[in-house]
Amino acid sequence: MSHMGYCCLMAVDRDHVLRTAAALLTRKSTATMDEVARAAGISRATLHRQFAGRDALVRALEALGIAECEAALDAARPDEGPARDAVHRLIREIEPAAGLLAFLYTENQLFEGEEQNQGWTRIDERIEALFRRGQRSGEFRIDLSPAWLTEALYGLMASGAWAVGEGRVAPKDFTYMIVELLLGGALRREEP
Amino acid sequence: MSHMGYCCLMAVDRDHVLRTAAALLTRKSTATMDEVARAAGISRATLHRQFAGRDALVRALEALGIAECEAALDAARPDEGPARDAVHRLIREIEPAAGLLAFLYTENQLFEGEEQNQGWTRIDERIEALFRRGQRSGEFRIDLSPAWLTEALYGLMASGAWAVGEGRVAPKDFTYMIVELLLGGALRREEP
DNA sequence: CCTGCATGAGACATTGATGTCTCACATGGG
DNA sequence: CCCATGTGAGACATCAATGTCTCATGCAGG
Repeated sequence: MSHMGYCCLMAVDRDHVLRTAAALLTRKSTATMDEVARAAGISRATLHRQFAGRDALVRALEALGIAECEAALDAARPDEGPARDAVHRLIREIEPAAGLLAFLYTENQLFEGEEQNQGWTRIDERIEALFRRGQRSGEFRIDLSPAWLTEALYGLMASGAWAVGEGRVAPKDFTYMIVELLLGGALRREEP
Repeated sequence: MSHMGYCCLMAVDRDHVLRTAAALLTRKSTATMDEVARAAGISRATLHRQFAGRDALVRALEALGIAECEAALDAARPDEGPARDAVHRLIREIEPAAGLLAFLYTENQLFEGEEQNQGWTRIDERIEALFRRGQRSGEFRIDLSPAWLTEALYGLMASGAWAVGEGRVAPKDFTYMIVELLLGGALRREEP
């Protein structure tokens, strides 16, 4: 029967299109639907059959970004072990989605007062809880609010993704640089 | 003669329009020329007489951002005293322009391969030189490249401006949070 | 071989932003 | 008072992106 074939093929194509679109829109956030389609190797008509308009595409990208963030949070086990190790795991797990996240981070301003951001709210809460745990355990300083630390994590991820894309930093250093700066800061310390 | 009056009035209006446009575009980067005009309290026609199109407006905003960054760098005296104090002064001086910088930071991707970015190159070099000086003096760690520290500074500034705009952090904490995170990191230390 | 179906290509109308124009107003200087 | 100039309002054409449509093609399954 053709029903199963239809579903499976659409699913893999849909995911491929989303990945390609994310990669393109990360570099050029004003890319045309035609450019997105050509980058994915499909026609504009097919792109429109899968995503009814640019809005739907960005929404799907947002859903993908939320799903990847949740998956990264699950894989990072933010409640286990020292908080600093959990932050390290989180950034490592979230690295593959950094480009997509950077795009969504700058694009989210357009979705003011929408409903989907409750997904982001939940992610914010989980990350903030991680920082709060680190503060309670005495690992993290308490004069920087969890909300700001979360925001800074997003900003550093976006900067890192952008810097890697521009060739200013090596991709292999991505996680290290973000973790070290976010946790350790730029100042040189006596005791490591 | 009307020539002087023409110049002076245009100059102050132009600056006011730029400030308003910067504030608006920071919140809504896709704002229409009409919205920009109304936000500035002028008509679309007058806006068009001052800036021949959206492109010219963004270019002018970029020039303004570059000028403010240069001025902040000059005022911060990046070559004097401990590097960490110079970084603190730099962030404090650059704070009023943070919103504009955040907008340009996300918009700059559109100006790939243009000529104006040589202004940014010069600013990058000055900031990188500051971090390099801190590394040579032993104040800053050497495993984080000056390029990355500069990029991180931009990212934290953008995050801070965005967070303040969203009300997630208090405006008065802006400089402190950025300086402390960038230099000190999130980890709690024994010796301050 | 034949049929159904997804696709690609392209035409077409629509929409929104933009650039350009004209005209009336009002404000300030001669 | 009169005139010049900047301005606001609006009409209009333009242009690019978009959404929708049709049709031919290629391909897989029966």
